[in-house]
Amino acid sequence: MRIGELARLTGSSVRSLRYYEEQGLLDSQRADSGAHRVFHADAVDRVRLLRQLYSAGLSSKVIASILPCVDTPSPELTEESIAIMQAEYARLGEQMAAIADTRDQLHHLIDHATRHLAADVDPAGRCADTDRARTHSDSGLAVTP
Amino acid sequence: MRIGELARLTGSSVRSLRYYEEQGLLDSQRADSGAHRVFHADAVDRVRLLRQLYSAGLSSKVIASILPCVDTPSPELTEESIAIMQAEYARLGEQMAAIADTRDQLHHLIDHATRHLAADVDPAGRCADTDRARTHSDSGLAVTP
DNA sequence: GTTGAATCTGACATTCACGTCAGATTCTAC
DNA sequence: GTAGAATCTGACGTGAATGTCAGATTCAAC
Repeated sequence: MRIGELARLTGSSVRSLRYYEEQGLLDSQRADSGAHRVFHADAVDRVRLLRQLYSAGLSSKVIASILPCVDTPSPELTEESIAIMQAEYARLGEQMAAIADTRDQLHHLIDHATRHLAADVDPAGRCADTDRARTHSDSGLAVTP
Repeated sequence: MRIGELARLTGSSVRSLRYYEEQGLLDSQRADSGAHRVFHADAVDRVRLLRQLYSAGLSSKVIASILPCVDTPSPELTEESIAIMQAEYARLGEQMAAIADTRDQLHHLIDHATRHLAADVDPAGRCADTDRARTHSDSGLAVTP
């Protein structure tokens, strides 16, 4: 399969795929003429994996350090690569907690806002300031109901 | 309080604080001479909030669209800003799921690697290839035990 | 064989959240 | 007042993951 099809199947851009290859995260053969990249069908899963890792916030370098543990029969399981994985594991845990927290607070805000909007909206589309005043010092996302 | 102290209290750089202000996310007065920024004590919480939102992956623009809902008595609760918050809420949910997934898979990898390392390590610090061969087509992070 | 689509390499552009540096001003301590 | 620390503005630098464009080549269809 060629790069265009791989891009379509994975929803990524051709440029990104070349970038992944350049970073050593994705490999390809060359067509007989040597002109075009040819990818194995497995590349689809590989690219999806890469995008998942990217979306979790891992960098190319970190991904490159993890991949050998994934797909070589005799992975370079150095203490260092394990340490990297453990650090990433911990980081992801913290990141999840932060996101969960933010998400909860966002939920409160949305709740508050929609109730506000439903109850009382002026023609300008803004919320009338009919309930308790919230001072500027009342910052932070928490909205006490 | 001046910018240096705010930086110390929040663990951020002076440069970052100026950047937040530039993006309209943090406000300050000016000292009588007009030369230095002066921040209210509330700014500490504000900056912590900003850093939490950043760490959850929100961009300055998105944060800017959310903040009015947080700290003005008559927030511009347009349908649009609510839609932004809902979109971010949904995005955070997906992101958490992706991260959780990645984290689990990382956990499997670490498990596998440490067991491997404990059982059989050669002097070069690599894992000997003593168990079942894993072909290249066996990509993906899942490690079946 | 010719046209048009796809692909190639290589390079420069972009966005974001900062880092860093220069040169000027202001504050704090003695 | 004077030295040294803190702050200011303004500008350019950075790193990561792409976007984009130019000019050349190659592939697929007619």
